[in-house]
Amino acid sequence: MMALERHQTREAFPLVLNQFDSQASSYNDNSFVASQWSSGQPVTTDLFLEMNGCYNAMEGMEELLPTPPSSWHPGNPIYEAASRSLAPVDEVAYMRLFSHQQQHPQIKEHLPPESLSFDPPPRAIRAVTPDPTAMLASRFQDRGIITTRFDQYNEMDFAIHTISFAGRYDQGDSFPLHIDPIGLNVNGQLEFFGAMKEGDEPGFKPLSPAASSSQIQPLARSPQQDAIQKIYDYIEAHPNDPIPASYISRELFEFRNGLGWCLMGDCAVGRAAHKDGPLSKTPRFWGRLNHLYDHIRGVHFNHRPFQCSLSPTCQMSFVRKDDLACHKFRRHRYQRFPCGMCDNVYTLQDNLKLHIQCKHVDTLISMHLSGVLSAPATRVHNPEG
DNA sequence: CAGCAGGGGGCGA
DNA sequence: CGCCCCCTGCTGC
Repeated sequence: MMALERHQTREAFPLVLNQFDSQASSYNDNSFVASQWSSGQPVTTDLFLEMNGCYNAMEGMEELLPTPPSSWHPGNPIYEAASRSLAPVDEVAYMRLFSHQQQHPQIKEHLPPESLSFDPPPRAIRAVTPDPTAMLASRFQDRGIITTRFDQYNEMDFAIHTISFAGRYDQGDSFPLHIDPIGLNVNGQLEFFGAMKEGDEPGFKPLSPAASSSQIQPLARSPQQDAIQKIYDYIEAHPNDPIPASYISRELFEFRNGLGWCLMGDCAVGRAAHKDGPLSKTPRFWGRLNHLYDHIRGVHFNHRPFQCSLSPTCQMSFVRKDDLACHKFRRHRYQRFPCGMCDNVYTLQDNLKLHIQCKHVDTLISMHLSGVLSAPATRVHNPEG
């Protein structure tokens, strides 16, 4: 194999795409290989996975194809997407990967299950705590007659990503009914993909910003990815502001007939499990949109813009304003005493009483005489007023 | 006890 | 609809 830079291969040699077969040794029905050919021999070969309309490039397959196939042609959208992916990228990183692939050629086989019990294949990825395969197993272990198995592909020491698939097998079947990519291991950090929403065909929607990293660049970004990226951009630009509801777009949740549910991450997995059959995880519903927004802000983005400033040693921050208020009261015994007759607010009740005696004594007397006097309002929480 | 998160009333644009 | 505020229950330490 010639060591060419990517832009050289792209310019010099034609791109050929062939769909990977669906035999037991293949990856899956939605995978295909993009190769660039010179004199009948491929010079670069990339594996692509089509996932719910997104094409993820899994770089560096060393396996050479016997003959240039012709099932994909220029003009085909997948061809175009793959062709764009072969545009020049980080040449240094690519050459490192290229040389690594030459020294350590790898191709993974699809291993059909030997039994219906969950039995993950041996894995050789870098140490991850907790083990992502075990975490995936715990999410899908109760599927009734459908057995879930996690097959690991494209494990590369150099790089960067390992994708976990949940294949579903019927009783006695050796081959999966279908395969959902549901997890992604990026640099040892496990990310999950939401599986599907109601009405979707089996597939997945990438949910993590990791999926849009430069190392795993989906060739066609999903609307959900765009929405998530937009929120991350907002958080970066406004770290001290809560995520506006207008940023939490319909790609991230559904709200129908007075009930809403989250389409992100674990929630979407639970939703999909609920739809598919026996519950492995109960989906959560929300009756009010603002609580759903709070959930997405806190659980899926962990954005905590409300920081406690009452003590230099207190580093607590909160997703919600009222949680910060509660914290201030409970931890710091901090509260505010607003005057019911003007806008002044005091941190000590004595100061409030003093203020009322000095500034509002006339009002107090008239209220007392008219019989409408009541105690000044005091607020327990709500220190922000 | 403290943090977290959902329920619900209310207000204003 | 978006937001604020308060209430409440759960959970982990």
